[in-house]
Amino acid sequence: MRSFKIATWNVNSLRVRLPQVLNWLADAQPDVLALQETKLIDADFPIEAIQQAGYQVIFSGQKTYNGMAILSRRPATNIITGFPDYEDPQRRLLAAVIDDIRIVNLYIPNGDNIHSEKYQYKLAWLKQLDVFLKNELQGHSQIIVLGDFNIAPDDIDVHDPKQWAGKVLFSEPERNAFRDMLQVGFIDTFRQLNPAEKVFSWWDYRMNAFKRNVGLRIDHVLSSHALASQCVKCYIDKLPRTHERPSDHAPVIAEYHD
DNA sequence: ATGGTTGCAACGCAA
Repeated sequence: MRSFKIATWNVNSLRVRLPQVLNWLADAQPDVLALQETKLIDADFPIEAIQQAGYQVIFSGQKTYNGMAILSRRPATNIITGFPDYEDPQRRLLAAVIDDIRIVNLYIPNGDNIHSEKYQYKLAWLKQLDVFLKNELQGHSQIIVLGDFNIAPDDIDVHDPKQWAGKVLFSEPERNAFRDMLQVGFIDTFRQLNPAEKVFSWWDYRMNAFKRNVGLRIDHVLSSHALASQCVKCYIDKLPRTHERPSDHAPVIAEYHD
């Protein structure tokens, strides 16, 4: 591997956002782009438009909700579309090997609110993820885990940590689960390279949240230790969030070099 | 304490 540029973007409907994704690919020229919330069944996936842009693509979709894709310059092998030992009707995981790097694309459940069934589902999902990632580390040394984690890890990742204390996306059990991921062998690439930067990857559509920069950093790129030392740059591209009809999330980009 | 915005798809559900 000489240099490698990878990004994650929750597009909140690939049907609506396809033109923006194609424009962004042309500008940013990543080697890999992991998408979440495509909201497309596989039969409706825009394979040709993506191939014409010079990318191969794998995807795992469902009707109306969720849905994952990985776009890449080079072919994807060893594809997994769900946890091996956990039946989940929701399409939230897509993993593959690209250029000898294990890429794990995640759309961790939102959780709604901490008193809800969906929050319990989120915590159960995070437990499965822990098992899965430990197992992945047995088989691969070079791993990138990226996507919409729906977890803000620390105070600095939240516009107003006092207001968000105990709330979903920032509750202790969720943040503990994130810390556990780091514990088992991953680095929060953005935070490693930008230790004091208070920037966000998601802003609610409501209440002019983006204009007021009322947001959270919930989209992440984690690197296994073998790769983390090769990551030279990690940043959030806010520009697409300023466009007409934007996704509520911004892309997060990481660049690796020998 | 509630509401606000978007996408899907058909009006409430999920985020």
